[in-house]
Amino acid sequence: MIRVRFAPSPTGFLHIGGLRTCLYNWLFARKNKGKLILRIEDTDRERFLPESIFNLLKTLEECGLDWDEGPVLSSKNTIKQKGRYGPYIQSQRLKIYQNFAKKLVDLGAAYYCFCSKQRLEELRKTQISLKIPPRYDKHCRNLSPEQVKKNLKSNIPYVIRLKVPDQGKIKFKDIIRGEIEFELKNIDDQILLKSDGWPTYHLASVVDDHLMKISHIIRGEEWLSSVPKHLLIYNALKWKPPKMAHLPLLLNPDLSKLSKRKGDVSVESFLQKGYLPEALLNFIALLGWNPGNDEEIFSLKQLIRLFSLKKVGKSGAVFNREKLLWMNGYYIRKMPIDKLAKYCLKFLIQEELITPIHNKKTKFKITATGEIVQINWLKKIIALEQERLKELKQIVELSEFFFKEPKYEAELLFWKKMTKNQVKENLESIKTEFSKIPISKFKKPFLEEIILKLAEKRGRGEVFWPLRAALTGKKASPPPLEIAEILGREKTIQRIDKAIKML
RNA sequence: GGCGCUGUCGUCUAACGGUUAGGACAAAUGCUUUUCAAGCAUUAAAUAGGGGUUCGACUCCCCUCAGCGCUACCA
Repeated sequence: MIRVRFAPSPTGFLHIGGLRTCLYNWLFARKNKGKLILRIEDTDRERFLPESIFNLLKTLEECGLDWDEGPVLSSKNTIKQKGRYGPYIQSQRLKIYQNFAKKLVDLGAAYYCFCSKQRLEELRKTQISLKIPPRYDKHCRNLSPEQVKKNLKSNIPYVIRLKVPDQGKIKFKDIIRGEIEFELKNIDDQILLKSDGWPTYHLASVVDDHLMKISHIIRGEEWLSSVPKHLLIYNALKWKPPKMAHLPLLLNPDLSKLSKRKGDVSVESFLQKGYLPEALLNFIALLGWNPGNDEEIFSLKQLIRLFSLKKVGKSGAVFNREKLLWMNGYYIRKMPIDKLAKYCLKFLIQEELITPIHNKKTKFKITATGEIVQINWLKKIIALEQERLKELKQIVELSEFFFKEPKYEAELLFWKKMTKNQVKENLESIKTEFSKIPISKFKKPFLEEIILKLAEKRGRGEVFWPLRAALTGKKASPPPLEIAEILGREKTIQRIDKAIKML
């Protein structure tokens, strides 16, 4: 049975790198009909942020990544847990880690250490100044049992450290990187249990991975160098270690490990700006993995079918925001209008361009004017902007002029080297012609007929540009006739009129 | 400093030891066009360096260099 886990620590928002790790675990589990376990690693009390657990669960759900065991959000916004190997929150498992730490001492694989933090710090400093590797000097390693007992009795704070053999090598096979070998003499006597009684990552994750019957550990490459320590623990306890796959790191443009210090990397904020979960997931799936051909647009279903750890690369991948932006735009362009509208309406409401009406799902109020409009009218606007959207949130700035009178300088109405009179005349003739059209025929084909006729004499740009500018107040926008049709005769003429008066 | 990992266009990447080293994003140019977007076409752009092995190396081996990760009572 394949069992994998995603084990974030709740210290803030879910990180884009965390999402990728989760995605690869999820894909591997789904592909192989295995289970994905979600485990919360909250053993660092100083960095712990309770809120972030809710956030994490919500964000993963929004992305469509589900898990088979672990904490879940219940309807009342409380956290429940599902699965037979729980609890899945490490702070609820303290006793377990403490017992195994003691067991490791009994087994002779670990030992009590009573060194003070100050001593450790001074030791480090001198080691660094002498240019020798900063490591624990094993001061407490050979304390007599009597001495240990005495110290414990007099309540001297202690930690439990791993007793790493002085000699020998430790070898293991990583699924992605192949054989890797470490000299034991280069490995520190890692602290397993801190003086506050809480375990470090190394102890807690080994214990949990075993108890939760994890078959494959798929995690970031930053863990590669602690594998020997973990293996030592597995061996001491006579446990079979899971298979391991260390994923290439996600990088900032300067090639350092992807971090929030160099730009926003929280999944939540991408979602808020209007990145589609499917685009985000598609994009990060390709950071370090590819199916071996030129295709790069994949649904989650296709990813499950194609995914393989063997196709995961070894080198770090820069998180390229431009390409993500492109891909998001691509997904937006391909999206059915109803689905797109649902997303965009949310932003229009949020930015108070429109206001929902109680008990009505298909009617909205334009906030600025109080006008009641149908959802179908809004859909026309959204459809018009669809191919221009890269982030969904941009619907607000792109479509604002439909909901409010545009503000702009008269200068904007001039196409190339037109004179004031030309602009004025052109707008006036458009106005007169448009006024003759009955409301029922105020549609693009009819408008086009008129405009094209005018353009024959006056020039295309000379007619289209001032009209477009008058309707939108923008340098760049969709074409004016589509806009006029949506705006309707009254508003169109009113805006043209206003432009004429500015001249 | 020590240990480990990695090295193909600016970025993400493809290439049974045999290809004019391919694709995508970004860039540039053109077409289309009132503007923007989209679309289409085109261009520029890479095997870190040096040694081997081989008829033949991006691919295998060695050295060098570079980048990154770890080196916490963080994860």
